[in-house]
Amino acid sequence: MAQPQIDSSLDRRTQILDAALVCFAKRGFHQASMHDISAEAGISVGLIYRYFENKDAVISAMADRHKREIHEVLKRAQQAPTLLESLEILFTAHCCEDAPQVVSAFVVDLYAEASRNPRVADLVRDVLQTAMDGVTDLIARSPEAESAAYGLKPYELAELIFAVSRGMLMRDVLQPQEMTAAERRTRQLEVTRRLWGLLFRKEGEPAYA
Amino acid sequence: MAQPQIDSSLDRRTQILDAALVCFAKRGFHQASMHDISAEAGISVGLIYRYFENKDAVISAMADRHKREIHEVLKRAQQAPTLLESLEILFTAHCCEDAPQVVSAFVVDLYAEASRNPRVADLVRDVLQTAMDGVTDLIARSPEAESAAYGLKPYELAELIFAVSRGMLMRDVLQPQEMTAAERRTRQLEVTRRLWGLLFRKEGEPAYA
DNA sequence: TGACAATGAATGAACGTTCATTCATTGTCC
DNA sequence: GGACAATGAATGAACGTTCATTCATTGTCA
Repeated sequence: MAQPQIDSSLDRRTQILDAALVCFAKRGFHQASMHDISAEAGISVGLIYRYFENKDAVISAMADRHKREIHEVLKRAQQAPTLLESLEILFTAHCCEDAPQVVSAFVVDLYAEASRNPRVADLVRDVLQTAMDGVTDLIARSPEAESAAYGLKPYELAELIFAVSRGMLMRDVLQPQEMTAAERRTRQLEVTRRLWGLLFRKEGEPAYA
Repeated sequence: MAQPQIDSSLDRRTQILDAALVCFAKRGFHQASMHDISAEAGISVGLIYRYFENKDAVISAMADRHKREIHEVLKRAQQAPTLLESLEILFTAHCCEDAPQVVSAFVVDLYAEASRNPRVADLVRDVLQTAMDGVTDLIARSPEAESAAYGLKPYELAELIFAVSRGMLMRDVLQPQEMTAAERRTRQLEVTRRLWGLLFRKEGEPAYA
């Protein structure tokens, strides 16, 4: 029945985490049951316990994976040719996935979990700090940001940028399910450009979009 | 022991909702049990069911109360003499409570719940729309906003403002528990003024704070 | 006023259900 | 056959919810 051999231990973990992401987004960390996850993954309940100590370990692993994904988004953003493009990457990272809205719901849930689980809080704080440092650096090095709006420091600009990013993510979970990833992307890009214009466009430069 | 007569039916509901707020913030909507809530309220489990049909009804009532509270915050914001003060009220509403951080955690949880419960989503969307309309109006009428940054429309400004507001709320749940309400307030005010300066300060005007 | 009846707020043990977790068993490959 | 992957029924704790019961308060009639 199962594909033997082909699934390495690492693939199994990935398979389980993929299923968990869907279930967590659909029902939340604590409402999603291990049976839900096993069904979504197409395996038995018991097998999950071969790869994860318990449910908390699944949640932690998901958080870890989220951390790695954010690091990759940051890396991509750092390689973009302009600051605007960097911001666009940061703001739309969560709508490019095959499953729109799933990622947003997961992240909001992650923050909710962080508010009462110190371990998760530490991890999320760490991710946020790394990302903010990266963007602060990006701004500091960027020629566009030389005339940074009203003398705000790069770090203060980064703080505003991430606040808007989180805020948009929260808004995204209110959108109806039917909205496609492309529509969400468009919405995000609009706000990104508006923000960029506000923060970095030089006086007299023409409006974007 | 109990104050007879004094507790009207309405007070009991309030008492239960107050306890629920604490429990929900501490453990989340679905991890907090009815027994937790009854213990926090200092009453028996069964009594909760005299005032609420079931647990979902408690959650809905909490969401309704949140709606009413937001409306009051909006009303206060509309009566402030300047736009900056309006924004300060909107951005710090959740740190004036006796229990700092509780409100932030609750709201993040509410959004998480909204991502999978259409009823809650409708309510939150409705609250958000009302508040945004109110602030859009506030901006449109405000003399400070005449020279609105880079020709952004009042509604677009409101969108940015609320994105930052939600983003800061999310950040708030990552703060360590020990942080006082006053400290949180200070943090919020800093960002509020930075945002206001960015959006509404006229060219050449001196920096605030 | 005092005796008694009626009320309904409040209790918490008990019920059925769901869930995370375990483990005896089965299947698969070398 | 031996080693390991995989199964899913079984377990027990925890949960939301119910309801028989208690008892302070209020109303009624002499």
